[in-house]
Amino acid sequence: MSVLPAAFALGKGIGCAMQPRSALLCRFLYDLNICSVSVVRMARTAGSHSDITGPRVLDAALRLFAQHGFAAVSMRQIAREVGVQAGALYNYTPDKQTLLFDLMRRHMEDLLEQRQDRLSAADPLSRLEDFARFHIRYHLNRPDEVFIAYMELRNLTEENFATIEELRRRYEAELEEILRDGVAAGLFVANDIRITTMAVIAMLTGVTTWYRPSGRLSGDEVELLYWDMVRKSVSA
Amino acid sequence: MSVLPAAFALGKGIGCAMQPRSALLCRFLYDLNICSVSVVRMARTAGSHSDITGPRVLDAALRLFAQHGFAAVSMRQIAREVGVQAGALYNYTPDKQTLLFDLMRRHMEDLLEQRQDRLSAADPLSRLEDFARFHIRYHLNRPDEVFIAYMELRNLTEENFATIEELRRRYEAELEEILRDGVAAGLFVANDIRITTMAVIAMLTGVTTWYRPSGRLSGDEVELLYWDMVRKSVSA
DNA sequence: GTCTATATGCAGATAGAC
DNA sequence: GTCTATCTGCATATAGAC
Repeated sequence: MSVLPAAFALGKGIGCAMQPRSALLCRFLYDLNICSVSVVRMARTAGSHSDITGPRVLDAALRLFAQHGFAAVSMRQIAREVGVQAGALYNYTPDKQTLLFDLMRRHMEDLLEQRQDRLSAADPLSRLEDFARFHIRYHLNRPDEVFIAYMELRNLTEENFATIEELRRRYEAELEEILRDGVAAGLFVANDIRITTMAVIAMLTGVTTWYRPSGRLSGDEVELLYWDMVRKSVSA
Repeated sequence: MSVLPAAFALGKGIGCAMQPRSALLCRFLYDLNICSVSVVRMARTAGSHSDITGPRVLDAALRLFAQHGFAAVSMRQIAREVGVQAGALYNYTPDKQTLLFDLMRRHMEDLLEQRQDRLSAADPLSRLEDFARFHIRYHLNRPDEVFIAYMELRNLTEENFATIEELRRRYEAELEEILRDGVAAGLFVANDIRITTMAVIAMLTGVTTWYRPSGRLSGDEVELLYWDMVRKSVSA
């Protein structure tokens, strides 16, 4: 994993102050795990579009991977979507694998960061409600990222997979702790906390398989319906 | 969809009495939607292995698709696994797409057939328990089929996708009806039966993401844990 | 930073000998 | 039915001009 703070890796921070003079250097930074493709910001030079092309590469990859699957999408397709030739993509990523990995890592780190901001010491029931509603809302708002994060795990290299899995484990750990506290307090009944954790996450994440913004129900209604079922499923 | 009865399409029936003399004829039958690759049984001729190679092709494709994904697996890989050259595969399937479609259709039709055998007029609670336990058990026993059925939908052609979706819809319809009956009888509370249906299915199917036969819990224990959560999630 | 051109390899599918 | 050989095309990634 990158040693950079999450805000940096997520492209929300100060940006990369370095000014790599070539794609080779960009790749070199990758190899050192120092710099993420999504945050490399080079000095503008005549005819340069890196500050707009960079994000567009990730956006295009996100959309295409979600729609057709990582293995079914070619670098040429991504390039066409961005409006450049295939070779130009390699100014922004050392290879296709890293493109996928960056998308997934960005997603997971954003997820964790947002939860971090909402951690509270309230009673387990309130914390469970917050977690459930957050999970639904977040997943409804980012269908492509979520889809990729669940479907493309097997296309990661072993090392990248381990990184993503660790991030996912951390996210699930919060729910597991809420349930544990709730059971200890006599508020919840869960015969096997680990399995209950997985079951609740699966139930909530399943919303992505059917929800469409244009559908019968609003996001708020869906959020409430799911929270109600989660609440009952762990009720005493 | 094939007009053949399910037992035939599933390779459980009498087999195909026809004796195609060439791969071309095999493909022709496909085009007419008359014969499924999984059930073509040709007369044994000197040096022929079709009666063993056929199933082996599907088995190999099943395993490889589940492990690496449809798009990432080549016909050459499948052939190597079976122990033949790539060209020989086309005696058993007209193309790679049909291989995927047959695997998914076989899975869904088997699922539906097994449910058909268990339909009962018992009270909704008993029917819900039977459905939930069946779903867990079936999915634990066929991890590869289930994985493919959920992950490879987007790699189906439009027409094949419609067929599989219709089969899935039929399966979900049984659960929806159970819930509807239970709510009408005052046994269950579900604020939106359609969403509850999707949520329960997602919760149950999620078992495939973590369960391993060598793990801490037996299949029976898992079955009971999940049934307990489903029961509570729709409780009054 | 982006282009064109290219190196290198594998993909799905077919033809025809045996 | 299976083989070998092959057609045709696209894949990832790189080199070097501008």
